[in-house]
Amino acid sequence: MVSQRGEGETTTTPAEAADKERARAIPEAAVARLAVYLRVLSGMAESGVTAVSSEELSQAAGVNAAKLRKDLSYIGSYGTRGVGYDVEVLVSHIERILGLTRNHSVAVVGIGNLGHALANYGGFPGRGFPVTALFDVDADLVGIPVGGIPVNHIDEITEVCLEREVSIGVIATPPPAAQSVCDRLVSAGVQCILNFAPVVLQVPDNVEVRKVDLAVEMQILSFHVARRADEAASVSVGNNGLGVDGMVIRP
Amino acid sequence: MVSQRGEGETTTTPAEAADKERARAIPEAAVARLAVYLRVLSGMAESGVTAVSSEELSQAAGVNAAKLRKDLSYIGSYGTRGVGYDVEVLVSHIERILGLTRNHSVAVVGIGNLGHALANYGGFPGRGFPVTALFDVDADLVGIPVGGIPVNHIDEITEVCLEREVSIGVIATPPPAAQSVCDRLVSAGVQCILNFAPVVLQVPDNVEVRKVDLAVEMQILSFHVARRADEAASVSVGNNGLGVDGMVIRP
DNA sequence: TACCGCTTGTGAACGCATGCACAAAGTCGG
DNA sequence: CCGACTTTGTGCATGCGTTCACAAGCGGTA
Ligand SMILES: NC(=O)c1ccc[n+]([C@@H]2O[C@H](COP(=O)([O-])OP(=O)(O)OC[C@H]3O[C@@H](n4cnc5c(N)ncnc54)[C@H](O)[C@@H]3O)[C@@H](O)[C@H]2O)c1
Ligand SMILES: NC(=O)c1ccc[n+]([C@@H]2O[C@H](COP(=O)([O-])OP(=O)(O)OC[C@H]3O[C@@H](n4cnc5c(N)ncnc54)[C@H](O)[C@@H]3O)[C@@H](O)[C@H]2O)c1
Repeated sequence: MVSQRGEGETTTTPAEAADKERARAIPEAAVARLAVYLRVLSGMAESGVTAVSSEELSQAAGVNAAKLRKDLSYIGSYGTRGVGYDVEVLVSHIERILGLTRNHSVAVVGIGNLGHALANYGGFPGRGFPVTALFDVDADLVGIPVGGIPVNHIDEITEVCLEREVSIGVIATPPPAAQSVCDRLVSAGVQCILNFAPVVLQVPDNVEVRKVDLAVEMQILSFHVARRADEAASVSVGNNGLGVDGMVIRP
Repeated sequence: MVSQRGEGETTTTPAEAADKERARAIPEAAVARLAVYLRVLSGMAESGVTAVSSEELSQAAGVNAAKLRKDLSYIGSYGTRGVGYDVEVLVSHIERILGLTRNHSVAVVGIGNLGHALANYGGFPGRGFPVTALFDVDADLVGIPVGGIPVNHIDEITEVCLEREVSIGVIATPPPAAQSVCDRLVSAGVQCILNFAPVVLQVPDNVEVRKVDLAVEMQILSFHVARRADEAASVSVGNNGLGVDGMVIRP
């Protein structure tokens, strides 16, 4: 497959257009890894590293080298055969694909245990995600600054979100309040939601939700210990451990 | 592929053995969803609901009904055709598969913003994950109870973890300390790690790591807004959206 | 008992993601 | 300028996960 450039059918520059077209086709799983590569690459850049091979980068990112190259190929061919990748170049292209060329203003709703931690966290602004608004229903919290930002009352959510052009809403309220908060964020024009409440949110098609469910994470870990314990038990009983589909190996 | 029953090669009861064998074959993605079904079912049980159909449950869990049934089929056939599932029965079987029949003691390392939130969170003990140990390197924190548990110094990690039979270690330290903390947890016999630090951890094969990376989550959201914006732009410019590999059209 | 309508459980097809293996494309030393 | 060596980019095969569609099975009803 030859990448055809210079067809000049669009009004944007050819390079940009190519990137935008590609973005459509990137697998979700690859996007998540690109974000990891970006972090690793940023670290390398700060340490003065200017070039990196797929082998090195894949090691640092904890993935297979072939997968890394495939992932990078989704965003274009920016490596030099026989040499590797230029760190700066890769950083800027990944940032462009991930939409990090502009800042994404974040609002946190529910300034309890978790909300406080998020508001105080310095890692978001540094990565292009400034926290610009905090909301809570508790009158005692309203007005008090957390991490430098004063807490607004939840009823002001629409005006404040519009005014500060919030693009990502973080839900850190108790579960019963989550859906209602979500609805209010959506009607305030927020199209991206990060949800910490253990609740399945209903949203319109044009809104993207990602959930972080710590209890689920722990249960997955629990499953793996249980499985391991079972395997150990089976082996000690004399099970030979051949797969369920029992293919015989070795011709 | 026929599931073979009654071979009677193990010493455990047939039902248990069947479950254990199945656990091996459950796709990772399905395990995560089973945890969600469990939460929804627990909620239903508390509300007095005793029976549920795959359609209802799938709606509540935010998934496709066919997928839900497939997921449940991985753990066995506990439904009644023409009727649905008994809530209690499903709950107990999912709990068994996920290894929730016993408690999993949790240790949190790094009692800063996030560590405090985790230690104070009431949702874990209630779901079979009691937090039994807290660690930090900061001498000012050591001895102070957080969420009812006194903070231990990180140097005591091995003894305390062994003594309290910690099975899950949560890393909430700054990134530079994460790998060293991880190593210490591993040498203390902890086989499951939940990592909040934006770092790729190196661990032996017998240790399971899951990471929660909020910056990555936000970047994925950012990608989606960017993609949507691009699509809108393409349409408004009149681009017909043919892919990069697109055949050239021309009458 | 025989039939009917409903819901489960699952075989089979499909589509996406992963990993392999190698040609293409570059660098570097002579 | 050439040939040896290195590393990328990707076609292809394989495996996993999702979705569809329907036979099997159960409860209710006449
Ligand atoms: N703290 C953790 O470590 C942790 C871990 C996993 C999940 N979670 C989840 O995160 C969420 C928050 O946890 P938390 O420990 O911070 O709880 P919390 O009770 O400490 O804080 C909740 C905050 O939300 C506010 N609130 C309640 N209703 C609201 C509404 N309608 N609008 C705006 N604000 C509202 C409350 O006033 C309170 O300040 C919960 O859903 C919890 O299940 C928390
Ligand atoms: N706070 C958040 O909302 C948030 C969000 C995303 C990611 N994170 C990540 O979670 C981690 C913790 O964040 P935080 O905001 O709680 O940081 P923090 O600085 O508030 O707390 C870190 C704690 O770890 C302790 N610590 C440092 N070195 C240690 C060591 N070797 N052993 C034991 N304890 C040690 C410190 O004393 C401090 O109490 C960081 O890696 C951060 O990137 C936090």
